[in-house]
Amino acid sequence: MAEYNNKPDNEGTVKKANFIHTQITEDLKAGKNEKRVHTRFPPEPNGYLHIGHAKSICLNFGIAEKFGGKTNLRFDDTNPSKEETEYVESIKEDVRWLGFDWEDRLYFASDYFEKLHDFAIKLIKDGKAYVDDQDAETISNQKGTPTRPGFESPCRTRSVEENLDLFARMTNGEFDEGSCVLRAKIDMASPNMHMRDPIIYRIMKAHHHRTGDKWCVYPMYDFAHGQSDYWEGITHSICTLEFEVHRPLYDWFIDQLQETDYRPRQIEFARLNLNYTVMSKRKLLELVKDKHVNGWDDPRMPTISGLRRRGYTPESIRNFSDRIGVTKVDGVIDVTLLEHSVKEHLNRTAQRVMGVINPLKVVITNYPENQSEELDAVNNPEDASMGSRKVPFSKELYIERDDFMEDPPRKFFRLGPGREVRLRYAYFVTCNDVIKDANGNITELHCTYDPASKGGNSPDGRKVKATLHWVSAKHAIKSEVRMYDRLFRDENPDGHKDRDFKEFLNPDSLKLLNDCYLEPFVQGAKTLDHFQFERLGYFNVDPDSTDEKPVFNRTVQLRDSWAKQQNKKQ
RNA sequence: UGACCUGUGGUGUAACUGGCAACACGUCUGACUCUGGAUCAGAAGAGUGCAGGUUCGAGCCCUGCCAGGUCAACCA
Repeated sequence: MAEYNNKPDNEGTVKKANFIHTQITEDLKAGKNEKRVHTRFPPEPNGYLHIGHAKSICLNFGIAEKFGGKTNLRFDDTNPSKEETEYVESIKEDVRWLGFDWEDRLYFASDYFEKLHDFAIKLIKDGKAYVDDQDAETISNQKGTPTRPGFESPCRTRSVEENLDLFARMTNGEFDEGSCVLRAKIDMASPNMHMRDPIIYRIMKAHHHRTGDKWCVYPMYDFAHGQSDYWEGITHSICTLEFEVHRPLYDWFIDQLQETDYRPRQIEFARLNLNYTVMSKRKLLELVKDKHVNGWDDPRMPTISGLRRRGYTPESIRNFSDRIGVTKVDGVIDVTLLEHSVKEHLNRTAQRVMGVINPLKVVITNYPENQSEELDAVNNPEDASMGSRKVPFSKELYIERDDFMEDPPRKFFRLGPGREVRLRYAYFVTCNDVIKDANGNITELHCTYDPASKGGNSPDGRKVKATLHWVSAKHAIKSEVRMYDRLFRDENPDGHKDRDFKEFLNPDSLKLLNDCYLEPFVQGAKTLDHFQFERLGYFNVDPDSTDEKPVFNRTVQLRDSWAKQQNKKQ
């Protein structure tokens, strides 16, 4: 089991105790629930999981890990009109990929439809539930408003027998959708809207992804969730802040159920907000449906599948979750913190490779025509155990266009006419000629190399100010590279009144580069393999890759002090 | 005009039953370097929403304000 409590874990980070941990510790101290800790992650299968869910997953499974308890995966599938099997599968995959295991405890709220139905009948018999056949608008009006109490429905006094009969007929499908509902009889004058005789069953003649056409009535969230917790023996039911006002109702149902000392407890925390993106499933679905992105796993999406495809690692997402903490304050996390988390992980683990994304041809004029040689290159300077590899060198090379300036400013350390730089792991080269086409565009550079500097150092101790990455033209693997930027230009795209969040989509969030050259080492890399393209950033293999055309996604760029200086000037 | 919740450096979190506000990211210096990466060293930056009160002493306790959020789906 991992050690928490402010001790560094094996990834070198510190996992802090949060307020939920504190409360659980107190419950344990008080001897509640026979000192068991059992949590659950309860997604509704109506969309793909996103980074906000990852926070919840890490929290719930993390608690089980910390307290020696268990975590169930439970699908909250009480609304057949929105839920699909596709989502169930993607969610399972994402939770597993994040590194968590629900073992044999995979449940569905729909597992409890029978029990829930029985429980509803019990409430009717106890005089605590009734069928209301007024229309939705009438019921809604009777509910009052947050500042004004509601008043009682005329159906509230129906006899137990009549309620039983009506509910049975609802269940049998004798009534149309919307014609009546089952309500709990609580308190229409409660200051808490959720206690004003909440609807607990509605008629829906929809096909359910698991129970098929068996049911014509489906329980509402409030009537299913706490009960599911109870039947599964959950001790701590952790959910987001908006359910805070539901807690009295959660407790009310548990009161009706409770037979022993065992009792689940709902605790709320603030959901994750990230800037420059949207997090609601509805909006993410809209982006997918309207093709603003290429599916739920588009690398620009904040979905777990999107982040995975983008090149994020489970470790980095778990670390991110630990770093942001858990509180009841709802704030906004800077995406750069997420980015920092991957960079930190990938820096330690990613294979280094050279790749030129915006090629500029370089001819080494004093290098023999048909010669080539292999030079040693370190695979990861952070991890000697990753060893080294050979990189081919020859007369014609590509370097990055940005690494050359015809009229360089003083602070620009890279290549310019007459300047000498180092080609990483290779030689010192000096630029002698700049070749241009008829329009004045630079088409290639003529350089000479210093044979004595083989490997990257000159025996005379000469220093150069820059080291460039490069690729041998005839050995290079041509590939496509997809450069991603934030999906939205605005920090808080859905925070504008009267303006649709889609107005803030970043038109430059995806740039396809088709003329990229990578060193042969990447040949045969598998989907999702990570690399650092030296000096550029971290990249991974996209599933769209083929043998003929490898495709790489840029996960994040490396810190770029030069670019930063330039930005400051503007 | 209700109920519930929240309010600590730019951002996110911390501060055991009250004891001179800590950490991370970011920012800025400098060192080192065959990645202008990474790393290392250092600096700036809040006096804890506001006003009172209790106390030798309050971010932590009390009172009153202010600000923000949530709640009126037969969604979850």
